[in-house]
Amino acid sequence: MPSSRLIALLDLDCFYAQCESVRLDIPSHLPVAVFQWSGAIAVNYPARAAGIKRFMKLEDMKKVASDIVAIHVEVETLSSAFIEEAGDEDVRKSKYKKQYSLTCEEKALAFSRENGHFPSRTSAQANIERYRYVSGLIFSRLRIFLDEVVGQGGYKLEKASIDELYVDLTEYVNKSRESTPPPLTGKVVIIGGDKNWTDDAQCLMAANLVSRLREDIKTTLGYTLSAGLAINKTMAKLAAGRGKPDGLAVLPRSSEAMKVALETTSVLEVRGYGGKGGKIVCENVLKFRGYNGPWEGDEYEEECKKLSMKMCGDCPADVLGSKHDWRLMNNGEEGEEVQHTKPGAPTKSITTFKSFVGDKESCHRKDDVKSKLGAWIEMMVKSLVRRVLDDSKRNNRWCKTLCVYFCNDVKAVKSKSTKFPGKSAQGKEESVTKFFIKTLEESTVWPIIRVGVSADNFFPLGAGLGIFLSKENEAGVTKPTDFKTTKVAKVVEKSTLFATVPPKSLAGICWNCKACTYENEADAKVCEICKTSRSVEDDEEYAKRLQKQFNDEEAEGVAIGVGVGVGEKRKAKKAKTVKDFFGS
DNA sequence: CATTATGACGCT
DNA sequence: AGCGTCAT
Repeated sequence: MPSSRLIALLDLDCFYAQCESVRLDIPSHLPVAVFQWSGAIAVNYPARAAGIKRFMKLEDMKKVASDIVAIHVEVETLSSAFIEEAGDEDVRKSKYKKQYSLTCEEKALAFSRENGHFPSRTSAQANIERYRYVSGLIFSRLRIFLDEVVGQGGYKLEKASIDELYVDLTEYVNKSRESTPPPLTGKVVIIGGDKNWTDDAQCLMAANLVSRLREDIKTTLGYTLSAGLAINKTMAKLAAGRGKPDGLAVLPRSSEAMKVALETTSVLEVRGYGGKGGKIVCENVLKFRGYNGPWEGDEYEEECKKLSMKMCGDCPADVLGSKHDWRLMNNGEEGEEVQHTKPGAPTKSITTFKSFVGDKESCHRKDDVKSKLGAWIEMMVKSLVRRVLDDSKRNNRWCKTLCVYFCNDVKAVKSKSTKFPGKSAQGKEESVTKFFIKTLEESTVWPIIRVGVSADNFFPLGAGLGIFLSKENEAGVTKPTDFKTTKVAKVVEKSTLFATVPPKSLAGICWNCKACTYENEADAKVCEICKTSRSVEDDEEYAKRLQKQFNDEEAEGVAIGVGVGVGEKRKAKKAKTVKDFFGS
């Protein structure tokens, strides 16, 4: 049997709609749509069956499903926004906990109050915190289940979005000695219809685990999810699509099954090929196959859709386009190494946006910025700072960069960034607001119909082994007491931040100074920062720590990030064609 | 057809 | 640093 990886992609079914169904106890047969202003952003399966789609308006839905349940996402209104104390995460946690544990009467009341009643977008901002909360619950539960059943370190979990994650089960199936796994429960789809797929005991074991996991989430928290199981992330994601809703789709590790999958999947369905990149690939492959046009219109679109992964893979690499286009193609086929994450994995950026429709709200000139957007800006800044503070409490980190976005066209977003105020800085909100307003006032693009602000570039706040920072840095981290101020002062001129946890690229090739924690070059005899001589103890302690860090990482996953795109690792490895990669 | 709010990441 | 692409 192949020694390839086994990756599962788990995807919560129509997540926001499910959240609302659970919160308000909506009967499962009813069509449900979650709205953001006039358009739906999530629809459940009964609604989809009636032909209801994303962005559809309520009136149009009623034409095909008169019993449609229409729930609007939570909003913060300009008048009542943010009564809670900034940074008091517990308050908000219990707020959402309450939202999801209403009594029957309260649910009925909330349902009748909310169903079909939409807030006004001219005085409110959409807020999806309610769903982030459930996402956190589910991710935590998944972690508990996997720790129990697979064991800590026996799997790798990667958060891909608020409602999606990858689980690498390769190690689990390789180690485990379970002889006859219990039968699979729930809906199972075998791609390619391979009757003998169960001969692959490891694959069967993984499939069994995933089906138990789905069961667990269903019984403990009441949410259904779809899953795909395959040899890499790309194929797992594709498989999951076939399992929807509430099912598991397995792509067996046989060349026959893979052939079927490649033949029956349009290249445009592959993650990463839905846009311009996919179009370029299609164009080139069509040319290669002797297609002579037309190169636009319905007929052309149809031709593109008909291009399977196999057809693309059968092309010589140079046919697929420029180096850039081929890289996209290659990455899509290859999938990606799984990165470690932890439950509630920290995002790499925290963003808040607000769009304005209609001339009344538009901001046409510099003078409009304060008068028309002032209140919005204040609200968004409050929201952002609050989320950054909550994040800081949870993840013990702070952000370096503040970025303001604005545009007069949803497709071309302008941005301007600056330094984010330090954690202990006074008047954070005021300084962010000031930059926000100044940036908009300097805009060369009018009218401004959409504005946003984000925080990113996070760094750890003295986690684990501690860090030290320059005086100039306003991050407000309490200085560790175990090194001398004078030595830190020396560092200050040189750099702004040193972490005592070395980057992976340095692991094993540097030594850690006990006196000031600086990571020195491997061959340095004296600490570059504090000039302390290197000792035998330094070496030993460092070796131990590296080992510990390695173990912890395996067990817990320490990397911050979700990595759904092109990673460094993958640039090194280039499969020439789809065939080369899959070996079929 | 585009539509919202929110992410990740690539290119220069 | 700023903008473009892709996803949902």
